[in-house]
Amino acid sequence: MSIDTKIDTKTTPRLPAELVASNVFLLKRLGFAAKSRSLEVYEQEGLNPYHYAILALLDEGMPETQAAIADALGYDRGTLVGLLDELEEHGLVERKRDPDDRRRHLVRLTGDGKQTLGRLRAFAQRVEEEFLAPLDAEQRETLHALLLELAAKHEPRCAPPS
Amino acid sequence: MSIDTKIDTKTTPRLPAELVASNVFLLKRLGFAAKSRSLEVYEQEGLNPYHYAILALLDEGMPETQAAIADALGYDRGTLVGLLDELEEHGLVERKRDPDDRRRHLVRLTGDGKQTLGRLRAFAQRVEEEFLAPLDAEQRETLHALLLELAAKHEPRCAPPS
DNA sequence: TATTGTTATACTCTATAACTATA
DNA sequence: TATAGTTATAGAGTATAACAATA
Repeated sequence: MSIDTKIDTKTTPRLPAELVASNVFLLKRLGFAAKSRSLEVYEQEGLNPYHYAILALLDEGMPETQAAIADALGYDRGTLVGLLDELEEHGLVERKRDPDDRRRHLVRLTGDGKQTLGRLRAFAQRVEEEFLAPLDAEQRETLHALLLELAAKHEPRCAPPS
Repeated sequence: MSIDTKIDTKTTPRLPAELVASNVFLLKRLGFAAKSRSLEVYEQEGLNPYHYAILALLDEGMPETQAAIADALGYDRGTLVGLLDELEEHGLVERKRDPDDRRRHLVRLTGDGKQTLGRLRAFAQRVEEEFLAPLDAEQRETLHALLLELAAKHEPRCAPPS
C-alpha cells in the first residue's frame, strides 16, 4: 500500500466500497436526501410533501372519503386526520358529512386549495430539476423506467390502471 | 367519462399520476421500502444496516476513531456511541484508548465481528437480489450508474477516491 | 480554548389501540 | 356487530446541546 492511497482515504472520509456498490444502499441514501430536500422546499408554504400528495389526489377527481385518500396514498388513517386538519386550517380543503353515510367525510379542494396546488407543483418541479441536475433528459427517462419497474413490485399503488 | 374507468379508479386505489411521473417521488418511496426491508432482514442477527455499515468500514482498514467512523458514514456522533455500545455487547468490536491521544477511542473488529460481517454480507446480497428482482443484470448496471451520478452530488461520501 | 467521546433532552414519526357516531 | 373518523399513547429515530476528560 502506497502512502498516497493512505493519504487519500484519510483526508476524504469515504463510505465502504461494498455499500457504494449496492443499488439498495444508494436507493436508501438518495431517497432520504430527496425526502429531506422536499420537506425543506415545501416548508416555504407551511406545508409538506404529504399535503401536496393529498391535494394532487383530490384534484384528479371527485370528492373522496378519508379512508379512500389514506388507502390511495398509503397513509395511516390516524395520520391523515392531522394532515387534513392542517389543510383545512389553511382553507385548502373542506370536509363535509356524506349524506348517504353520515359516518363518512367527503373531502374536496377549495379554490384556494387549487391555487396552492399550482404553487406546490412548481416547487415539485424545482426539486425535480435540482435533484436530477446531473442527468440529461434521456438518462432521466431511463431512470424513471427502471424505478417504475421496481415500484410495480414494491409500491403497487404506482401500477398503471390495468 | 365512461363507467369502466370510474370503476377502475374506485376499485384500485392509485397514486396521483403526477407523483408516479416524478423520479424524486419514486426515489423517496423506493428508498423507504428498501430501508424497511433491510431493517427486517438484519434483525435476524439482532442488528441493523447501521451496524453492518460500521463493520464493513472497519473491515476495510486499520482501527478508526469514532469521529472518523461517524464522518465516513455520515452518522451523528452521539448516535454512533449507542451503535458501538451494541456492537461491543455482541462482542463484534473492541474499543481501546488511543495511547497517542487519550481522548480518542480506537475501534477495531474482533474475530466474531469478522464472522458476523460475513453473514451480514449474505443478508445484504439477499435483500439486493430480492429488491432488484424485476431487473436483469444489464438493467441493474444501468440503474447503478445513474444512481452513482446522483449520489456524487447528493452523497459526496460515495465519490470514488479521486 | 478546542476536541473526543458521552449523556441527557427534546422533537419528530410511526403504530397501536381505544373511543364516538353512525350503519 | 362492524365501519369511519378521531384521539391518546407509547415507541423508535433523530437532532441538539450540555458535560467530563484530555489536548
